[in-house]
Amino acid sequence: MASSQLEKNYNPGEVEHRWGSYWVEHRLFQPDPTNLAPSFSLVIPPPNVTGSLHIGHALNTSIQDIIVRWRRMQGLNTLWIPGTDHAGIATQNVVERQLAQEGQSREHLGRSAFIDRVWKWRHQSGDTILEQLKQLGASCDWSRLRFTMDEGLSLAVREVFVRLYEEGLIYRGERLINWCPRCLTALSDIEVEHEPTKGKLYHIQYFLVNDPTKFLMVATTRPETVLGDTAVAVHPDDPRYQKYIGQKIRVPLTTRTITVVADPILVDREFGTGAVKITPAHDFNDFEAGERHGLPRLAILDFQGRMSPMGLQEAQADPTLQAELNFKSVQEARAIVIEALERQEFLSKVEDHAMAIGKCYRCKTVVEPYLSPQWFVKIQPLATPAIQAVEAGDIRIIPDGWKNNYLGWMRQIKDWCISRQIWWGHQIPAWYCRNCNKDHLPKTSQAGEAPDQKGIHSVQLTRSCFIASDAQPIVSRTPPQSCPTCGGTNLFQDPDVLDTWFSSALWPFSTLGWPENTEDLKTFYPTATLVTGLDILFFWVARMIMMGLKFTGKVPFRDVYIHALVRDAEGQKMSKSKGNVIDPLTKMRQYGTDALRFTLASMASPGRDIKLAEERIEGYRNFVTKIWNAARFIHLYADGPRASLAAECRPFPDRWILSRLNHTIREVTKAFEDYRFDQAASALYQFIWHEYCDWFIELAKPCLQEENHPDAPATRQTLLESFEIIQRLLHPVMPFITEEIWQSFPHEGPSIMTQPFPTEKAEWANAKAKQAFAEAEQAFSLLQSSINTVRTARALLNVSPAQTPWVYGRSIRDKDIAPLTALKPYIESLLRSDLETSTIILPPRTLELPCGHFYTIGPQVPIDLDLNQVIKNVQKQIGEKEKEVQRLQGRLASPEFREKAESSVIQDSEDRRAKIQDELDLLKITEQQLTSMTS
RNA sequence: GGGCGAUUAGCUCAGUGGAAGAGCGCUUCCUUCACACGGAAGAGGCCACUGGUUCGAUCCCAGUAUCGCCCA
Repeated sequence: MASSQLEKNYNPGEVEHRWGSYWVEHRLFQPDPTNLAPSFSLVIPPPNVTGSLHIGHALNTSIQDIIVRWRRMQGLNTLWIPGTDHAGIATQNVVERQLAQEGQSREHLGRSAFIDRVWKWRHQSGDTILEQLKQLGASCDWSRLRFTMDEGLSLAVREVFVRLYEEGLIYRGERLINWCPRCLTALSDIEVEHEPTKGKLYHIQYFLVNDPTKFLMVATTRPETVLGDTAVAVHPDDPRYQKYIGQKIRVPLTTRTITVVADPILVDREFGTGAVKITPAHDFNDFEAGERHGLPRLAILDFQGRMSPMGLQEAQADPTLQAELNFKSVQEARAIVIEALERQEFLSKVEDHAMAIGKCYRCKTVVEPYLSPQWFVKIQPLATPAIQAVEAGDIRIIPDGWKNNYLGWMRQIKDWCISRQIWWGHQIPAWYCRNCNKDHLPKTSQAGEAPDQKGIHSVQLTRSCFIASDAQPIVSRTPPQSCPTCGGTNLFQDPDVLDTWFSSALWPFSTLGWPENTEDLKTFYPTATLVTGLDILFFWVARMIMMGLKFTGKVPFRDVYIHALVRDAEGQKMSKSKGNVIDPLTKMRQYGTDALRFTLASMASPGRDIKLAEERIEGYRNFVTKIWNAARFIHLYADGPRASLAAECRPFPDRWILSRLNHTIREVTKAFEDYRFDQAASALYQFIWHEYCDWFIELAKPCLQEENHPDAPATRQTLLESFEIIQRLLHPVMPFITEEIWQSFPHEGPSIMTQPFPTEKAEWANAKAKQAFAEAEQAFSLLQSSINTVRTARALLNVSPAQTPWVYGRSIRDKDIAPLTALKPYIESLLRSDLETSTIILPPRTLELPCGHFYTIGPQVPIDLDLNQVIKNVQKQIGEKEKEVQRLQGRLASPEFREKAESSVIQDSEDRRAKIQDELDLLKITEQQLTSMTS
């Protein structure tokens, strides 16, 4: 028998493994070079090589795979490029930790040995996450796997760097940048996370030079930076302080004097004392204020975030204090400075103060603003077209709400610091001639440098931030042989590497072979859709748009779909430290990958975070099982003659299910087009479970199970045909079980994944079919209400079908009983009772319960049955209907409503009132009958 | 501090200017041969609050409260 083809229980693990390998072996994920249809391509947001699959990846990948499988089935020339990102700081940290365990360090190893070591690690375990994506079913073209440090992609990086440099869009300069004193590297603005912290506001007295009895009270959150002050600012319009502007004051704990300046931008009169100290070397706002007033920058912290002896000396700090402070951390220094301020009576008040503190997004160390020469991208010329592309709609951001977020950020974007003082990454293609830059190269004793511990000297030599900002770089695609200025050959390459996001910014075209004008680039660029989380909208998406427009002249993608963040059931962000992570691989093993994918799709409502509770996955696992069992059922009855009739000639249940199927095809397609995966999922769930399984299969049973039933060939055809379509409709969301089921039935072609995505068949969309479908839907509605009415009555009476072998149906209004009679066999089989229809007289003790508009139905009940529950139920319904009628009556009686409402609304209300009134009348008759039966 | 979003059934969430919906959970009944990861029936909601616009507001507008996110 055919049913033997499917096991009793669905075994997801085995099925997934089998089809997963099959798809790859048959190269079904690769675009067909003979396919002349329009292309449809995606690039995967490259996960870090250090990563392993978390639930966010699972969501991101599932959504992309749904889109890609759907478009591939639609016949488009589809390509989804996979790959990984070298993730500079993160990867370097991983390997450095390994070295530390071995008592080693990268400085001891040296640059080239260290990089070899990272590559070795990357080859060993860098592809873990890719294997996990495969398990999820991701239909990427694995033969086109890319890595941001591949030769081709590195070439693209150098090309972009050099071109931007030549156009003046990349420059090197000394700026205040975010510096992680643990990673010992610069960070871009967005690599700093701001965390609310309870800090303190210190009120410090700055005494006038001319009149040491008077002082200016300055409020600050960072008292240790007092030593680096080069001015104090007040608001020019502040009457309290106008007299001080231009006066000299003394910096506490030093012998230096500085000037009071007027600055309306920096100073908020309401905040603190209204007087602000300016430390241009250690605060971004102060840096800008310093520029405005031409103030010197006095750096008192070194690159490890420690008090610098040279800086302290330059600051003319009290010598005893200097000795105490040298090489102290910020925390230590703060305590010492506060103590000194207190002792010398400079400190007058300390208040609690809520503030935000910047931390390194990789290692959570407090970030220091640090003055150093770095490489920057001049961003404005790149940002302008990237803003226009989104404004003009060349790129759509979905959901639309994030568009303003993007535009807002882009409009206030600052130059992008792209140099990182680490080793793992794309080394900056710039060289320096030792001869021409004698005075600008790293010296062995830099300001603030510690005694040589932890290999500090060598650290310094490996960071371009110790190369003076006016050194002359030679920027070149390939290593230059000699210096173009002096012809000397003593050159060395800038030791820094580029921000990881610099290479990922090129991802949509570098993966396709740019700067070569490859066939892939011509065919698949621009890509169609980028699917990503909000957290990297700025890091990545914005930069891809800028770089794509700049270097290809085209947008890198037409749509950006931003999906939600997955949280735990309580709405908490998942994190390892909280221990609330839901591991997708575990869930896939427990419930099957299709169930997890369906769950994620069903929860992907736009603009809302996903709170993932395990019960949801379990619920959809049950759905998978339901589908499996439906397939087993169909196998049981698949054998036998089949007749493919025109839609309007098929039996009633067939016409109805085809109508519903058409409806579902439209709904799912529309939902996919709109990126409404939640709506697609719920349409599929509702249709498959509550229409196909609950009703169609039940209605089809009698003719399938009865030998030689006249409708059997037609219904068998509909059953199989529609189920096959269902598999294709469901395939993008649940690739594994649909493949397994599809393959278990007779089929053509190697895989369901290359079959066409369902569309409404022409022969089901012609006028005759539409008419037949509309009638079938109407008949079904009568059927359903008949069945429900009797079932409810039975439940209330607590009687089994055996106790009510007869059910009587009657037409009330017109004498036309035909529609109900036509449903006789279906009603009988679903109710497991005989149906007797009548126009007038019913046997005694027959319940006449209204169903549909003009009909009643009900079983004949035994004498001794208690009818009270049924009466109560009818009375409850009467109550509801009466309220409804009153409401409608009230509305219809209002002259204003009559006058102002749309005529269709008035008509609807009238029709509805009439219908409910009819139902109400019937219910009242029923109530009387029931009451008389009890008495 | 600025911007954005949310507030609908016990929970998680759809939704619409004119009849309050789903899934899960809950209650009752049922192991009848696709499925107990199942079937059947059912309970449960002043759609956050206060005003306004409207013939009519859960939906539009303003404000309030609570929560969340982003930016400073």
